[in-house]
Amino acid sequence: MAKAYWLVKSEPGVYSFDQLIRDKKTVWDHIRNFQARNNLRAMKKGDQVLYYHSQVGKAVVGIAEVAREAYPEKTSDKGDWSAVDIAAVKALKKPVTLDQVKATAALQAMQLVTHSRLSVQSVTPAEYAAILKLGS
DNA sequence: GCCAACGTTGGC
DNA sequence: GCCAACGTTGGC
Repeated sequence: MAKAYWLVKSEPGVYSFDQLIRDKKTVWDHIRNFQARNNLRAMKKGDQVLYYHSQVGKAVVGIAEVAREAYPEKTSDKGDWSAVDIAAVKALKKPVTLDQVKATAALQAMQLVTHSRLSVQSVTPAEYAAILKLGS
């Protein structure tokens, strides 16, 4: 099956891509939004994940991949939530800013633009390729 | 720091 | 099952 593409958001003050590089991989948990959770559960091992810095930077800064598919989040005291593990792949040579995304015709339909608050988004192969091109 | 957008919750 | 109120997120 072909790889799927995703985008996750994090505030760099909380957990930056640099930190992920240092850690090699991390647990992606504390997702408290149904749509985001459903996306998490759709992830397959090896899927590529764009890493976006929200609030500070507002740019796609690196690439990660799914290291472990969704499993129940043990740390949640209530509710039915999931976590995945993601591993750092590499940083983009140049961060792709939100402004650039908005200025690129091929990326107008990205959920980053249309659903800016969603913290785990799906990305089409064409969008993924366009981001990589802008970031290289 | 403010405010708009949006998802979730809870009362009816 | 609808809808108003509330909380959270994220861009500016």
